Amino acid sequence: MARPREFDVDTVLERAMQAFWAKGFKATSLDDLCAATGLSRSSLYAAFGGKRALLHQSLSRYEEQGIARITTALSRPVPIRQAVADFVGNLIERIVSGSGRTGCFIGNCAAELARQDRATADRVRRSLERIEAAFRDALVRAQSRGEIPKAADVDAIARFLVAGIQGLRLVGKAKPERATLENIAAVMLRCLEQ
Amino acid sequence: MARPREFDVDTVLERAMQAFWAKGFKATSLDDLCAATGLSRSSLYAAFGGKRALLHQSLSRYEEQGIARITTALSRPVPIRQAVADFVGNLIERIVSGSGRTGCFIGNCAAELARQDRATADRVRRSLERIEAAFRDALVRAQSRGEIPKAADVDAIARFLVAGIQGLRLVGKAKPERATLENIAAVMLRCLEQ
DNA sequence: TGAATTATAGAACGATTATTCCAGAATGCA
DNA sequence: TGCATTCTGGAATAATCGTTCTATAATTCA
Repeated sequence: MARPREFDVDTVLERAMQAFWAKGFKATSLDDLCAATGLSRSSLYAAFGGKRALLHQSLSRYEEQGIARITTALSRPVPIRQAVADFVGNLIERIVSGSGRTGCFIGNCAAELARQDRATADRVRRSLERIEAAFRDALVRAQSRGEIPKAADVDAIARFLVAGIQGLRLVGKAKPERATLENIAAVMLRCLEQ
Repeated sequence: MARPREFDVDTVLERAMQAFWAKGFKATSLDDLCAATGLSRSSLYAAFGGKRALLHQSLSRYEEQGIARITTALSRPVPIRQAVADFVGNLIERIVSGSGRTGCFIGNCAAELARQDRATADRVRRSLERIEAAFRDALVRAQSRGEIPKAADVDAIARFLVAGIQGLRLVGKAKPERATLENIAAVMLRCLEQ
């Protein structure tokens, strides 16, 4: 052990994630990352390995936050339909009132990098599968409570919710208007009604 | 009038579009575009104005092709549910058997550029609205034929279909597997069942 | 046929890119 | 206190970026 780090890895990672999320991978330069984190290039490289490695660690961080958010939302003691509706409603609120046009970091990476960067594509895939699993678990619990018919295909519904939310957030990037997004959400949530 | 062009603007635009579609805007260099089109830099600049202008013209081309495809699919003399189901089925077929992981060019541009490039974001927005209108028109016609309840909110359904298809194609980029995509489509199409 | 005009290929340009390197500062341990 | 170790800022690097420029080729019109 010698000279200790002058920064907190966690807050640096959070800021790097915000930068990548806002601008995308290629459009975020190392100067951007240095400015966002307050670190110098050498510190960033020593701590995280490089731009791509930093993206992957940012993605992991985002994934954990997202999973936590979903799990919390779906664990509330309310019917699953209301829990999902509230979750989507919150999402819309953040899209229309927040800084807007950020979309989902995972979805952004899928759109930008899936074709050329297999490692990132696999990470995205695993993230989507974890989100899908979080929805499925909640649906299974709701099914055992009798809120959803025994015959319902919860796997398919979970996958649909993942895709629907990605679609909602993508449309929200180009058209962050409440009316549009609430239309989408209203029809989407009807898939839980039968 | 003097020396005529040695290339066909339309085929060059098609190839440029394919390049942007496959790699994204920032990741497609002018060398890539020259290689894809067979033109030199000066010819590309003289004919199209620059990289961004070329992207916009590529987007317009893609939009026209997409609108034509949707309009054709939804004008077939079959019930709207079947027409939409066939359209989505075709989409899945192209995702899983095609070169894969390309996604929707419009959606890709939304994800990559909506935050930073307002002009492109507005183009994307208008494209999505045109696609939405194509679905809505078909839904209205189906409604007048009695295939959809008079009380149904066809605006909302059209918007949902746009978002749902974007979500399907985004998930297809990271996870181009038939079972997953067919699950999503099956639940998605249920919005037309009531 | 010659002058005017446009298209072409490729070099040149400055700006920006991600990464590496280097000198110096700061700490832990003996 | 001094040595070893690690971190830090910033310069250096080579590659690549989008755009512009230049010289030449190809065409139309008179």
